[in-house]
Amino acid sequence: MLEIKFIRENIDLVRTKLEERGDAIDLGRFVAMDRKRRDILQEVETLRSERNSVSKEIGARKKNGQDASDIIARMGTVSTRIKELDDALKETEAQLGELTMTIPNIPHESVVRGTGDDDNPVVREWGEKPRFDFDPKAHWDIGEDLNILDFAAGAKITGARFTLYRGAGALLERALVNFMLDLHTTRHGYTEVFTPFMVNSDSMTGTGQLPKFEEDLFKVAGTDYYLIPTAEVPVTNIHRDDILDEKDLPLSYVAYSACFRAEAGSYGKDTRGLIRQHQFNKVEMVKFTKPEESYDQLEKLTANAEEILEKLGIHFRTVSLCTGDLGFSSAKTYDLEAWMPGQDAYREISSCSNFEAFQARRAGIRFRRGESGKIEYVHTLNGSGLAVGRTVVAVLENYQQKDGSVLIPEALKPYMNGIDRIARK
RNA sequence: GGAGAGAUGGCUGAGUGGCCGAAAGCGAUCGCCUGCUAAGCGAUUGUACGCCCCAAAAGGUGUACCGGGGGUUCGAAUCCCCCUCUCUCCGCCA
Repeated sequence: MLEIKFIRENIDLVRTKLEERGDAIDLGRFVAMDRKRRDILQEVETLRSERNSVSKEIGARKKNGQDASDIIARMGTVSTRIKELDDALKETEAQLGELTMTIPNIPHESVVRGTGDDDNPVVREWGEKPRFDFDPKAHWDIGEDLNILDFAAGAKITGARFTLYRGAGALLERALVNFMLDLHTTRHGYTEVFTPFMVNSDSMTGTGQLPKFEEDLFKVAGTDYYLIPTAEVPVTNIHRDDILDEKDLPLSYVAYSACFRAEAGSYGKDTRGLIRQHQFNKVEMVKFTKPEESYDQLEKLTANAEEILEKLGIHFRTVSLCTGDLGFSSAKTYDLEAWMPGQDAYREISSCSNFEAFQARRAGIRFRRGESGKIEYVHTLNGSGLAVGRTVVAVLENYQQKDGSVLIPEALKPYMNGIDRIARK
């Protein structure tokens, strides 16, 4: 959410920036609603002020045994009018709020203009594509041949886009989770948290999933609860409506969670394999920072995610999303794309974003400056560190051998109970 | 699932219709005092929104907020209704 005052005072800038994102928002309607709200507010507050002072006089008169019936009658009509205006105000504020909630964030000045992922500049590459003296297989074939991924069982138990991991496959998933968490907590200074996997609608609104993206979520029938699409939601909402101490910033959290996404609108896309699942595991990093240091922290957070891939020895590139490819809440995003030989493609494995104060405003997350005592919104950031299922894909496809087995990356061996190669039994 | 108790400012805790944005204490900040520390004295100590002023900040002013929502009343922290959460006991349960 952008600050209403900011939109009001920078209407042309906002319009231009939203056009760069490819978003058509009716800012004329915003201006009209905002004007209407303030007009009503002024009138109702004037009446309330009158009522307050007259009510005091009524009290004073009654105390002295004087008659007050004349002004009581007059205030009766004033109160009726206040009630009418209150209703109108509530209606207007609800509409204005709804409109404001659907306006996306403004891209940072360093974000290049573009319309889609073809325009995303590559800012870094690490490693190189592995060479195979055979035709590398896709992970779904590797996984099924090794009997560690069972897509049919997942489909039977639940449905499409659910997968059963078995034996060394299940262990690999768990090993990656622990490897990532350990690196971020012991080397990168993150505090591990473990959160609920369902959250209420206030939390979803705070991070921007609601009200605009409800169709992407799974809702628990008969409740106000939703399955989280990412740990970003519960972790960011840890501090909803908090006023933090400046000396505690930046706060850095890391959380493992299962993630649930409805994937509405992606029918027919990535239907095979682990790439696009309704349920997947992710290790997520979240930071709360002072405004002036959030972009430094974005670089650090991105580097923290990159280090996982480096330690695993997986070739990747880092792209900076252009204005047209940026997510709703984000001011700037780096995507890490891991090389997947079985698919002959780079695939997104992490997304690291600075939301600036966009989420903090929605969620009421602020901090007090030590010097001035002033209260300001924090900046929130998050990034996958990493998407675990896709990391399994990357390991299987990059470390596959001619005989169909898969070597375990050196960094992962301490987590694999002595297994250094997954082979067909 | 059943029965009961509770939710007030950074914290503790008073407050059953007007004098309450809210006593008192604690904490915090600033100042004074004191060889240092401790103690003591004084002042300050919420947030949001609107309007005025303004380049901006500061300032002035109004309104709202005592878990959330609705109602009664000229007037609600206080009375009534609904909801949420917390705690205690019983039942059930991984």
